Amino acid sequence: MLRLSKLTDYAIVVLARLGHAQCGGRVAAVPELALASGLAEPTVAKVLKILAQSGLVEGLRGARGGYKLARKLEDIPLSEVIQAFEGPIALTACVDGGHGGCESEGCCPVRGRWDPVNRAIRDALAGVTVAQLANTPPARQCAAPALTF
Amino acid sequence: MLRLSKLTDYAIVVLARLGHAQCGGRVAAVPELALASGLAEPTVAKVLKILAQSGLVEGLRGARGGYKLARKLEDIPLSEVIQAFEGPIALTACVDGGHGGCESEGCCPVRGRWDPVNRAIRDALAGVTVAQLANTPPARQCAAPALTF
DNA sequence: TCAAATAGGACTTTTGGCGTCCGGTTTCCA
DNA sequence: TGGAAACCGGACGCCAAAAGTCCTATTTGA
Repeated sequence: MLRLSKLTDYAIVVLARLGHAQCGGRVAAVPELALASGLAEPTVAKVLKILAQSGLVEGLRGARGGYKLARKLEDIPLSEVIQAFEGPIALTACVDGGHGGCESEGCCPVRGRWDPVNRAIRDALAGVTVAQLANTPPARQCAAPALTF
Repeated sequence: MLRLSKLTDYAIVVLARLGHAQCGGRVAAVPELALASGLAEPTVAKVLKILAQSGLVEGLRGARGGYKLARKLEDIPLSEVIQAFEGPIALTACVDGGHGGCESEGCCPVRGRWDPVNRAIRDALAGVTVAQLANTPPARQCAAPALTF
C-alpha cells in the first residue's frame, strides 16, 4: 500500500483546518482544532509539534496562544509535509547516500539505481500543494466562513 | 521514508539474480538464489512464492525444478512488483474507492483529492523496469557470464 | 522408490507506529 | 503579582503488522 503514517495523514487534515480557522488572522489552539477535525487532542498536539519543528506552522505560547500557518496552504508542497513526518522521501533505505546500513552492500545488484525512481516520486509530491488537497479555495472560504463551517 | 517492505526490496534483488541465472534457459532453485543474493533460504522461498502467485515468475516443481522468469526483466515494470507485495499503489487507504474504513469520512476535508497524487506515483513506478534497477544489460551479461559472476 | 524441489499455510518473534501522559516554560489577564 | 491557558519536549506502554521460520503435502526426475 506504500502507506503514509497516520500522523502524516492527520497533518494534512489539521493544516487544512488551520487554513480555515486562520482567515481573520486568528490563531487556533489545539482543543479547537481537535474538535474541528474530529481527532483526539493529544494527537493533534503531537502533529502540530512536529509541524512547528519543521517550520510549517508557528506556535505562539502563553494564554491566547495557539498555532498559525507559517505560509499559505497553496505555498506548502505535499513533499514538505511528508518529509516532516517520514524523513527523506525515498523508497529504500539502502540508497539515499547511506552506507553501512545494508549487510549485503558489496554484492547488491540494485545498489545506487533507485535514485531516478526516488526523484520521480519526490517531484510528483512536490507538485501538489496542501491547498489542492484540502478543498478550500481561499477566496470563497474567507468570504463566507459561516457557510463552510 | 515512505518505505517499501523488506520483502519488496528482496524481490527486486531476487529477480535480478534470476535474470542472471537464466541466460541459458536454466531454472534456478531456491538454495542457489539464496546463496547468490546473500539472503536466507526461507526468505527467498517466501519471496519467490509471492512472485509466482502474481505471475512474475514461474515455479517448476519436482527434482531439477526451480524458478524462471515469466517475462524478461525489461518487461517487468517496478509497479507490478510493488503491487504484488504491497497491494494497490496508493498513499492513503481512505481513498482508492474504499468506504467505511475512515471514522471521520463525512467531515474529512481531504476526501477524494489524493487520486492525482496516487496516479502520478503509479505512473512513475510503471515507467521503471526491473532491468533498469538491476545492473544487468542483457547482452553483455549473457556473452560473458564468467565475468559478471 | 527415493531424493529434490515447489506449494501452501501456520506459527513465533520482533519491530515500529500510535496514542497518551507528564513536567517545564511562556504569556496573558484579572 | 498570581493564576490560568497554552505550547514545548520528552518518555512510556500497547498493539498491530511485518519478518522470519518451520512443517506438511505434492510433484517430478533419476
